[in-house]
Order: sequence, then structure tokens, then C-alpha cells
Amino acid sequence: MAGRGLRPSATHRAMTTRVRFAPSPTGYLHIGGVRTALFNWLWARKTRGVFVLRIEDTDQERSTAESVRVILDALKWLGLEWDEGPEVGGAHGPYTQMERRALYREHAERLIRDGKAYRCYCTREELEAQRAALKARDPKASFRYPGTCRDRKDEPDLPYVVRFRMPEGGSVSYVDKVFGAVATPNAAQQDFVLVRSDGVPLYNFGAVVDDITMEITLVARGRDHMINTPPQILLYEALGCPPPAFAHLPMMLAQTGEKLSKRHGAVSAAEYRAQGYAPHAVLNYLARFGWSHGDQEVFSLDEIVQAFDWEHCNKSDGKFDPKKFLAINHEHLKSPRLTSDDVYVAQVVPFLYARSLEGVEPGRVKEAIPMIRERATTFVDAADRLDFVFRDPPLLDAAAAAKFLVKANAGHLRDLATVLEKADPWTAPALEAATHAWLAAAGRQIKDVAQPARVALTGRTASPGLFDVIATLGKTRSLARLRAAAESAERG
RNA sequence: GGCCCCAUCGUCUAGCGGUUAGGACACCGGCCUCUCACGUCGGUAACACGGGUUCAAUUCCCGUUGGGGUCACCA
Repeated sequence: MAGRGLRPSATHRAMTTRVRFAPSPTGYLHIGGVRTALFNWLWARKTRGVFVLRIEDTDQERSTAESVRVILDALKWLGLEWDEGPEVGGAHGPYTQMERRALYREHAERLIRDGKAYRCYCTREELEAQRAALKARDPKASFRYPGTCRDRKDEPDLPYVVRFRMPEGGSVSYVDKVFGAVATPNAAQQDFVLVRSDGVPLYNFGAVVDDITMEITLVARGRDHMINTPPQILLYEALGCPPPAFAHLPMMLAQTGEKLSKRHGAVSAAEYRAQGYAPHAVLNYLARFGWSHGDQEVFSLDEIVQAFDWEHCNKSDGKFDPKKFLAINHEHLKSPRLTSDDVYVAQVVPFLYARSLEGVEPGRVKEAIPMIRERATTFVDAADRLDFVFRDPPLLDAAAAAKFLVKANAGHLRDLATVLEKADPWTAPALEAATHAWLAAAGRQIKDVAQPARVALTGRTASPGLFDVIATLGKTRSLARLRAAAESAERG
């Protein structure tokens, strides 16, 4: 670290934003984690900086390789690509904490040598007993390590943890990018543990060593980490390094005001993917949660990157609103500007395959998309609305058939088929014109034939516009479905 | 309970001393209409409370209340 300022690249490096997302692989990627990743990613892109992904797997009890996989997949799906980290590498690796043990040991030893930290031989059991004893005396009191080993001079051959030597007086203050000035007296803190007895670092220590060595310039994370900032800043000082900037994000809570969990519905990125949400819509909703840009609600990713700033980040916690989330997704699916036809096709096709349909080809799907765009709220919903296009015969809703495919309508269906047969070209406007000419001549109303025809063609009472359906289905299938329905209506 | 943080419609939010307190979602009506949607017009709905500061407080300060976070050899 010494002499860093003398290196030619130092100035340039000092100006480059380096942010990170540091999930612990203990399960799925929580939607709140996605938001943290997003805000860091946004800042990196906005400032043309670097977005680092680091895996914090020091909790060996809970960390799994499968979780790492799940998290990487989710980030990729969302398009939150990292510049340094697992798979892509980088100059500050390795990017998995368990592979950085030597680094932590080095820093811990340095702190001990400098008197900034010390070995503590108190056992877990002893500490637990002390905690229990205090609890018995005063149920409301909170236990603080009494400093038993603080001035211990011997070095017995026993397991030990490394503890930080909390300065007697003073306080830590910093200016949070979101919350402004924050100050915490050191007296309110304690000699927290840096390294476990098995040599694996604890969160605060590992994160600080990594953020220093990875040259992180700004740490953005959830407000639940705000309590960790003072001890971390003290660690930076003890290690002789300037702390990065900090930005804490308000919490995303459930509608009930509790912490958002599985009990409140879908909370993992993968679940929203399975439900047919568009990645950019997810990021749009999350970006607008705790951050705003005037009255704008709907953004393309580029627009968010352009507009994002810390000044317009909110300080108060919010409640996750599934309804609004869905509405934002709907907006993205409706707009060709936000979701091009090609992207739409790519996203919806997997859901069509999952329904084991016939003839699902990108070209045909693309042609059918315009008629369902404004109706489908998710890609799953879109696949459902497209089902009749790729299934012969279409799934027939029993209630719809009972109501509309009745004897009285058989003639209408047959006549419509006859009329359409002569229509040319086979386009929605031409089909509509031909139909209306016939209706006028026959003294009938579109109302009389629309619903029976809709059921005949799609199997349902709700569908895209009738003539769009006929045009999309094509002549052969349209006529066949109308005539087949007429026959079954005839039979009753 | 200690420490820390927060406070505008039900929800997400705009507001950065003077506004008929705006938008979005949701909800309720009207219009459009071949169904469902989309679109469109309109409506219900908020500055937690009490003190200051000021000619003037939603806005600045203090307190109360309420909510949240955190108190591990988890992250």
C-alpha cells in the first residue's frame, strides 16, 4: 500500500468507481439482494466504473456451491453482468472469500502486531455462560465482551479468536450518500471478533480486507448493514487505509411491515423468472423502489443508468407491492420500445415449449405477438394467450361451448366461414370488411356472430380481436375451426 | 431494553418556506368496444401529534408517538 500515490496509474485509479455486490451463497438470490446489486451496478455503469462480484462464503455451515450457481444465473438473467468476479476473473482475485484466507491471516497478524487487535482465549462456552448469567440478572441488558483477554500477555497453546481492540474514547462519523451525517460513539461498540478460532474471518473483517484489497471506492448495501459501518471504518483506520464512501439503501419490507420472506409470496429472482417477468421490468420496479426521478415510473435500463443518482434516494423503508410490480411488468411487455418483438419472442418461447405445443417457431410467434401485447401481463400469461395459435384443435372451455356453440349459432358459423373463404387478401382489415358487408346484407349484427366465432377459433370467450385472430390463424385453420364448431353446435 | 435509522394518499413517490399538496399502482364511475384487454375522461384518498423558529411551515429545530434495523466465533 505504501507508495501507492507515487505510481503513475494512481491518479487514474483513484478516479475510477469500483463498487461490489457481495452475496453469501446460502440459498436463492433474494429480491432485496437484487436491488442492492442493481444500485451498485447502476453506479458502476453511470460512472463508467467497475462492478465487482464477490462471494462471501465464510459461513461454511450454510454456504453451498449450488447457491453460487443460482446467484450467478440470476444475475446473468437480469443482465447485471459483473466486470470482475467468478468466471470472468480480474486483477483483484480470487473473488471467493474462502480462497483469500491467507490475506485475512496476514492482515489479522498485522493488527495484532500493531496492538490494534489481540488474541482472545475465552471459549464459546465461557462466553455463553456469561451471557446467560447477565440475562438472569437483567433480562433487558445486552451482553458486551468484558475484555477478559484484552491485556493478556501469555500465548497459551489453545484455540483463540482474534478480537479488535476498541478504542477507549472517541467516535466514528461518516457522511452517508443517502442518510447524510452519521455518528456513533466508540463506547457503544465492543471488542468484536475478527477471526474465528478456526482461522476463518467474520463478516466485518473479511469484507473490509476485501474492500481494501479490491480497491472498492463505494459500498452500497441495505440499511440492515448500517450498524456494521462504524466498526468497519475503525478497521480501515487500524489498517491505515482511507475508508470508501458508504450508501445505505432503505429496506424493502413485506406489505405487513415485516421482513420480506417466502411467507409473503415470491421473493427470489428465479421465481419471478419462472412467473414470466421481464428482466428489465424487474430492474425498473426495483430501481423505483427507494429512488425516484420526478414523476417517471417506466424506464428503459439505459434511462435508469442515465438518471440514477444518490441524491434522489429515499431514506424511509418501503413495502414491496406485487400489484405495482406486475403493472410495471405489463408496461414493459406492452411497449415495443421497452421489449422488442425479437426479445419478446426469445422470452416467451420457453414458456410455449413448456406447454408442449405444435409448430412453435420464432417467425410464427413473432407474427402473433402484436395481438396479445397489450393484454399479456407476463410471459407466462402471454404463452397462455398464444396457446390456441399453436394447438389444434384449441382447448375448448366447456362453459364457453355450452353457451355459444349451440344450435342457434351453427348457421352463423357456417355462413361466416363461407364469407371468409372468399375474402382477399387474408388480412385483418380485409376480413373485417368482408364480414361487415355480409352482416349488413344479412341484417345481422357483429355481436351475434363474434362470440360464437371466438369460441370456435380460440376455445374461449376472451381473446384478441376477432379479425386479428382469424388473420393470424390463417385461412385453412380458421375455416376448419369454424366449420368444426358449426358441426358440433348442430349436434347440440 | 441499549444503540442507530425513519415518518406525504392503502402502496411506491414528487415536493427541497408561500402549491387548489402533483404522478403512478390499487380501488370506484363514464366513454370506447366483437369478448378480454388497451386507451381515455373523472372520482375517493395523504403531509402522525405537540411545541418552537419565521411575515409564512408538508418543508427548518426539539420532543412525543409510531415503525424499522441491530445487539453472534451469521452475513
